[in-house]
Amino acid sequence: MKKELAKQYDPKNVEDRIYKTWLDGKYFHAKREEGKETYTIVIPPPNITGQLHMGHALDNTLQDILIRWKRMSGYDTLWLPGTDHASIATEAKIVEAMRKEGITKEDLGREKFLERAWDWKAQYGGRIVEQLKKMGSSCDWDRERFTLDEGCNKAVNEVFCRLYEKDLIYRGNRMVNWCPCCNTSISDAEVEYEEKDGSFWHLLYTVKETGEKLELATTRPETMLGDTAVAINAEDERYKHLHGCHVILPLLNKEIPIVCDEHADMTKGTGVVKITPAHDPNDFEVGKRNNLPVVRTFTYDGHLTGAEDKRIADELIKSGKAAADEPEVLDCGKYAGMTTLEARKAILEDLKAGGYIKEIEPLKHEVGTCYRCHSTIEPMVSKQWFVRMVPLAEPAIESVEKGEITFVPERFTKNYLNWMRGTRDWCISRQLWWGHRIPAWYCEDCGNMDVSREAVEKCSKCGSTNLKQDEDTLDTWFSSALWPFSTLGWPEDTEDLRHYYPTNTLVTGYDIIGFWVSRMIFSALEYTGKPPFDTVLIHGLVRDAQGRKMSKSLGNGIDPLEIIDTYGADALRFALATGNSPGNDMRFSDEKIEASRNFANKLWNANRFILMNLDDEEPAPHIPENLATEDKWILSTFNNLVKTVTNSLNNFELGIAVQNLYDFIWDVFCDWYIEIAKIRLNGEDQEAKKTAKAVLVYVMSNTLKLLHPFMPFITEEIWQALPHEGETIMLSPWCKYDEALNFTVEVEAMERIMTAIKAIRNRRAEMNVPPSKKAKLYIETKYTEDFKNGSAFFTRLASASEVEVEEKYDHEIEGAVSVITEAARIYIPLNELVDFEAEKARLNKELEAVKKDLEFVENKLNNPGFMAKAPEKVVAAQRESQEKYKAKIAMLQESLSKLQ
RNA sequence: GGGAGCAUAGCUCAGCUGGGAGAGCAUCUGCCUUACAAGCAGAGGGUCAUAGGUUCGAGCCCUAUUGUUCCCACCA
Repeated sequence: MKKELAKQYDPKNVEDRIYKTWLDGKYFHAKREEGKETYTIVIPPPNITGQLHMGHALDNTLQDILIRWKRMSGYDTLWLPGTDHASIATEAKIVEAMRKEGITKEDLGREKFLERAWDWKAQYGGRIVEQLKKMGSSCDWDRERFTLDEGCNKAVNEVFCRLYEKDLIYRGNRMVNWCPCCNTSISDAEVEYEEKDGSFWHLLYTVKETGEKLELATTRPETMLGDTAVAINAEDERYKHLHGCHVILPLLNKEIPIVCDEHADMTKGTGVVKITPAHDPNDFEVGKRNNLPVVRTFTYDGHLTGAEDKRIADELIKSGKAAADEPEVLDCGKYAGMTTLEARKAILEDLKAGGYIKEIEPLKHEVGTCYRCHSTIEPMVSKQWFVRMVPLAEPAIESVEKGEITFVPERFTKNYLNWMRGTRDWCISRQLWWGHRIPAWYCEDCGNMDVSREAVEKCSKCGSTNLKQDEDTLDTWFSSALWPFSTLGWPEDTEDLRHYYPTNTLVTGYDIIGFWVSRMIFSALEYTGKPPFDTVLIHGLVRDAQGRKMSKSLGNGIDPLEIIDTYGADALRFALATGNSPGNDMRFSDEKIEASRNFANKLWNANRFILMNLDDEEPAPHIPENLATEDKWILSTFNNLVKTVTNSLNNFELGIAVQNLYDFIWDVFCDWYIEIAKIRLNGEDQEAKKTAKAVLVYVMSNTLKLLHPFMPFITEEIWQALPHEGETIMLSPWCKYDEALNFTVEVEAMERIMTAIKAIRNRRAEMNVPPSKKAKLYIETKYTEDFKNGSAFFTRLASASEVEVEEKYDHEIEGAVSVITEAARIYIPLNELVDFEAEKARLNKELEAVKKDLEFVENKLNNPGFMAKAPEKVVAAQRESQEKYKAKIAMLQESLSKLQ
């Protein structure tokens, strides 16, 4: 048992070794134990493209704290890990890598591309998992899943087909957000708005019938080739004479109608709006209302359409295979092939040359950008798959309103409800290859579409075998939405699903409530009939020391792995848990991680001290007989700690729990109890020595348990070194609050002594008395027994050479200063160091302060309102303070009178 | 345009359902007291953004204002 331990804790010697013993012991594995209550967390699956960043570190620290605590509390716990295939992000990375080799997706073809993608996953997908292990995450790795694995694919197909059969999924030409860089549609949720500088171009279109010039403004002149109308408001007096007229579209010299539509707002600009149904979401609606043709002028990769694009589209329409709502395509002639930006320049030049521009007005406006690549989004009509949201959102709203799912903190409920209520149909198809392919097959002969869980061999309508599966894949979030149950085996009725579903706590950041949380909720309700979890614990962002978002472009990201390397995973976890309150952002700084590292070190050294004093054959932790006052005090204090920590965890106040542990371990256990215990440890009384050792071990060992969820490695290492029962702290039972350990009398006695010690120290420091100068203490108190018992404490902790305790001194103590607390007057004869004038002044000052305190409580006690309405407990506390102040005042006055 | 958060010590932040404001870091003073100098003991430092209100009592609840951050929204 007696080992030589380093003075400083070195996590590198500990963490990997301990993690391995946990894995070998299969402690993380959920065993479906009958009769035990379950507690389940599914991990927010990190992207396989990702490297562990501070967001993951925080998210997983919180989850691991919860799961370890519940596991120790006797639950059958499952923390289910896995990764996300992240279709856009991963595909972009692979395409990028291929570009360096000079090949494109098309060169390879779909099959070969997917082979590459899976290779890529095999190579990099495990990276983040290894990093999670470095954090100490106690996930059940035997149950690790991947959003694109076979089981998830089965769940995805099942869901897709069910929704299709219920007409909750449909395919159609709708306005979608097109990212010309990623070359795919994205959902509304994936569009981020950024403020950019732009201009209002005021254009002049000529009215055919009257020859007058109509002024209208636009921020996107490059769309004008696709204009199929201009709109005015029917009520607008300025333009009543133009109803039924036409304008000549500049550059194309094409005649387009003037239509009346509510979209045209009389109060804005000139009240005239150009209508481009193919490239603006509002205009698309206007077009539908007014039966306007939809003319597409952009290709899907962000260029202006040309003759070839038009030919393909025309052929499709002619062949009858295109749907009725298929848009026309324009041959943009000289602009064909230009990017939208180039086209804007060219078109503006030509408009200017033709005198069609009245003025240019600078403007700041919000422009939609792609959340992945931040290219400007082109709104575009395109044929896509959509989920009808309104019928699905309804139960999801209701479930949260009924309280089946709680958000912590509560304010995010509103956030969720707003998102859910405002959501429009979800565009789920992506023009990507890496992902779940849409389970729809088209007959090349008759154009019929079959949607099916299994591959379709034969057209259900004409029997043809000439079928082609939909080229598109599904939005990554479509499979993430099923994560809480697809990972447990759904749609199969598996043991795991029955046992661990619904899950309990979902831990995630507020930034993906819309993307993910809300979609899991409506999905779970629709397919499993149950909410996916009961609580959503929301955390904030981890920012840098200056409060900035960590980002690649700023280069201010802090790498958690580097932190683990220099400070240890426990310190990282502790730093992330400390001061963290649900839903709020936090800053991460060197100071914080150093403080955490220092705390780990403190704990390490406390243990080093205990081990130093233990014999080889030490019994397991227990509460011994013959407890001393200080033992009862520390046991009581510890007992209260159990209560506060457990309560805090129950309320998801992890930051408070960790603060309480820090204070107890450092300020209470180390700075007071260990110091006091040294008296008996260094003494001759063997029985007392044994008792002290036992209490040290008991309190330390149990405190380690409370700390274990936060700092799993160091607590395991120390716990193992101490006498213990069981093979791992991970599975040792969580401490319970025990009424029998409340020793109020001893706690009060200790507090009186500690207050006195602090007062003496304070006094000596004020007078610049070095600790090496010892002095005899004369203590005058009515608690003579307590102070006599505690006299060794004063020798050890208050530089006393010896201690004398009397109820009352009737003789004067020569050359002494007096230190007065509510319970005692302590004379310290410091002789030559004492300045009696200063002493008088100090006592007077103190007297005034206490008198003020007394006045304060007496004001309350004399206030009829307070006496009538304040709770009894509060009144009693005030009375108690009153007595204490009175006693202190009496003693101060007495000391002063002696100095006269 | 709608919604939400934040404003507390020099800095970074806690403060649970309202009962005289706390921590870490920084600063100052004194200590190598044999677990720990990544430490020990002590000190200074706050009109809890501003103005009203509710209450016996407000950092906490209500209203308004200011500053700041974020989310949502199709303003041509």
